[in-house]
Amino acid sequence: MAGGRPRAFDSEAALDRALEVFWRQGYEGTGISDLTKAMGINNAPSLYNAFGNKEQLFSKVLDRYADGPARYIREAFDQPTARAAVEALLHGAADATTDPDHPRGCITVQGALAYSPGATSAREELTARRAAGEAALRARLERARDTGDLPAGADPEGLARYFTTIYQGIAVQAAGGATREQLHQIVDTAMTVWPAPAPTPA
Amino acid sequence: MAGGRPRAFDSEAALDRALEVFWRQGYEGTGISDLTKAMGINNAPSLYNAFGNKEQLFSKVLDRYADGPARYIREAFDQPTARAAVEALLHGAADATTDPDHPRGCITVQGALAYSPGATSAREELTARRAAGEAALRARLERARDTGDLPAGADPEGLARYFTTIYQGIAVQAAGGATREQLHQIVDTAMTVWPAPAPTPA
DNA sequence: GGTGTATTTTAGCAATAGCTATAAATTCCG
DNA sequence: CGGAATTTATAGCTATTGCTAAAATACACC
Repeated sequence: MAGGRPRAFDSEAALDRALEVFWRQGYEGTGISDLTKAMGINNAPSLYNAFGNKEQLFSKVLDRYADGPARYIREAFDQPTARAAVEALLHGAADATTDPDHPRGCITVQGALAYSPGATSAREELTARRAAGEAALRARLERARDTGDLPAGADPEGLARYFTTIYQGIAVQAAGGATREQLHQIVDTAMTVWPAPAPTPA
Repeated sequence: MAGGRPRAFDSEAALDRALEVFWRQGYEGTGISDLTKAMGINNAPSLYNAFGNKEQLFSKVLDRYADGPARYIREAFDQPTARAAVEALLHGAADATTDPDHPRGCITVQGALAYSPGATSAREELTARRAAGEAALRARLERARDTGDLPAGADPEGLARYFTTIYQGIAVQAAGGATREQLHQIVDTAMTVWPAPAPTPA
């Protein structure tokens, strides 16, 4: 078992570049040549050798997204209260979707909402990831209800769906040019639906 | 000035078919051959002769969308009160984005959120149309505030942005498979932010 | 029937899509 | 140095992309 010729590019940096391109142009709007150019890879075969085909690269890029620019999402769930978690999630989204260091919006939302039959797998993967995010939020809210952090009459599933809708709407707003301040204001408005604590029995 | 060979297809029906394809596959995911096939046109030149190029056809399709499946949007603004208008808009969106007779979601949201440089004009047109919708809602809410239908302290611009965000989030949810009932429930939750009327001075 | 006009048809353009076979290059191990 | 392993480079594959020139076709009007 031996060495072989070394990589001429940094895999992780290349994934970051690929993320930028997919983020900005979507799955179907991105060509292999766009990718190799951005990733600092001179030839298509090197890309296929390192990352598989376009679908597989897209999937790796989504993992990289979740661990990088979207890490705030998982971290938000660690907040001590459910309300703090949702606020961290949505205010984090307001910041992340308008971060000047990245394309606007959220790749999970805008990567492949509507696409040709040839991009079905990409769309399905994004749909699944959005659903997983909503399920994680629901689980967090269910836990909050079970511990009394949310009133017993609250509806974790409905709330999770509502706040996920806000999140996704924010991504669309960001893609359309909304400012960071405007998005934070939307979040403030959205949070006013938070269920009031049950009145303490006298 | 005379006749010439008659059209072999119905222009309006063809536009409806093109709308379906663009709606489901997005601008960039739709090929000319997809369009001619769906529109009942045998040859590409007939399409170009009747509708111009792909960009121009897309624009005509968006007009057709606004006058057809999305007509409820303009009609919602005619409701007597601002609250009824917003409810008509959002509950209408819940119905329209899950209508089994059409693709899921809203073509204005999912048609071209992220796209390659070659699709810039399509993306810009969709962004402009979304902004126009938000502006129309803001105008409706400003009118409501001026007539006392909304309390004087209300923020029409912020509310318009919030409800537009809900609308767009609903479109994403619908594209992801949410049911009609779930979307209506989201709307009910979203409406609870509606500003309370100013207390009548005693 | 002939003429003018608008549409359809046929055929094909240059460019790009995603992807790959083959061979040259560069490393580690012995 | 001589393999073995791995990546890079060259070249090119088939298919499709958006689009169009030129010719054939079908109508209205005279």
